[in-house]
Amino acid sequence: MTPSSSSAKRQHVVDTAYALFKRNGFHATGVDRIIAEADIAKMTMYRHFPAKEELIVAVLQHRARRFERQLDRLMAEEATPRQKIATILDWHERWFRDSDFHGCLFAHALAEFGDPGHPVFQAVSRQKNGLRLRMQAILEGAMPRAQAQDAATALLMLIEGATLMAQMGEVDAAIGNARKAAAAILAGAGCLPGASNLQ
Amino acid sequence: MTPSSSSAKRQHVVDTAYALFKRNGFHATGVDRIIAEADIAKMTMYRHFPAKEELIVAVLQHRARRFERQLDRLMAEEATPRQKIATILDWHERWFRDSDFHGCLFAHALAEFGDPGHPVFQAVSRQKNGLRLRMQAILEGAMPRAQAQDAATALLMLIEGATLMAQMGEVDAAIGNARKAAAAILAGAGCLPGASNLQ
DNA sequence: TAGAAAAGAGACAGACCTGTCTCATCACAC
DNA sequence: GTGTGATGAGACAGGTCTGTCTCTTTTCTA
Repeated sequence: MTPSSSSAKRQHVVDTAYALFKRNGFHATGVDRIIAEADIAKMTMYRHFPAKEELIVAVLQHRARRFERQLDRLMAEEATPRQKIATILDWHERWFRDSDFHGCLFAHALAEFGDPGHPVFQAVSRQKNGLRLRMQAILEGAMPRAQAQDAATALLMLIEGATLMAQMGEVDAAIGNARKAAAAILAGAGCLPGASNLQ
Repeated sequence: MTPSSSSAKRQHVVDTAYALFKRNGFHATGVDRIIAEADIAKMTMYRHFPAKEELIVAVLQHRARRFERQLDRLMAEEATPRQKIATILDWHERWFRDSDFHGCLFAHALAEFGDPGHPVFQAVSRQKNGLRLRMQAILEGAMPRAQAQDAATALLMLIEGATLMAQMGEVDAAIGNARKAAAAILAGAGCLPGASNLQ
């Protein structure tokens, strides 16, 4: 029988795999390495995840949910669209400055699983779309729908690019200019007074 | 003896490896697959590239040089900073719409070789910095140095994010909003009249 | 406390990985 | 034509990969 999908062991495997994947990549991280680091038997892993690919998807889903929960909590404390977008950028700055920051695991997954039909690709797609739609919903509180959609797309691209630059060691330039550019984009959208406070 | 580094065979290996790396990733592409696809002997490859890692670096360098040459040629035909930036965005749109587009090989390399000391990481860093410095030099023809630097960083992040979105299937939204956001960023820098023509 | 579910331990299979080696063959320059 | 460097073909080593299997032990619950 498949163990319960909320088992503590299962979560331990996911956490261990996450740490290894983000540091060394997906293909470069072998199952043997994961079970050694997690200090579990190989069969325990394979009973929870019949294939490595399913473990990868589970890791991505877990990180996506965690991210969503964190933003949900932070967003609840902010009143205006401007503050909410600023808070999202703040979250990213804290992430970039984390000593264990290694870039975006979702972007990395896209690099290694480039087939649009692959479950990993789709998990990445869902996460990125989730953030885009979250920002779009926020911005709809300050501008028409069409403009909110465009601005959210631009902000997402900016954030993804900033994450890449941060991984290349340019954290200060990345986050600083992301804030500045976000302000310019929102000012360009024309409907968000006070947007320059993002900087 | 090591064969001449400008051999036709060597270039054939680089081209074949490029096609495989971009479709399947670096770790997932085995040496056996490369030599089979290139239809050469394994020793031929290993005489030109003593290790797979050196082949990867050679592929990245070749693509970076090719990119630089293309932009050099295109830039020579444009007069104003605004036109030059627009041409860089046009180049990216054509790339995104290529039927064999699979995202940015350099970003993918960063995903698989995340150690900043690794030669692959450094090759990626050089390429991204090259594009950023190119845009900075262009913008210095229209604004003060400090602003050009910031705007170039913002444009680079935007382009990287757009490349990611394009890989996720959203080519139209990516390039359209990248142009719009680039115009807003340049307008925000305040020194590039007519920047809205980017759209 | 008895029974069921979960986990541990480790051998094993079969494929694939990078990289080495040998020896035959080819092409081209002098 | 002869010699030299480049290439071809393929066996080979030694390691790693994912995934399977069996048997034992633990853990939890009813």
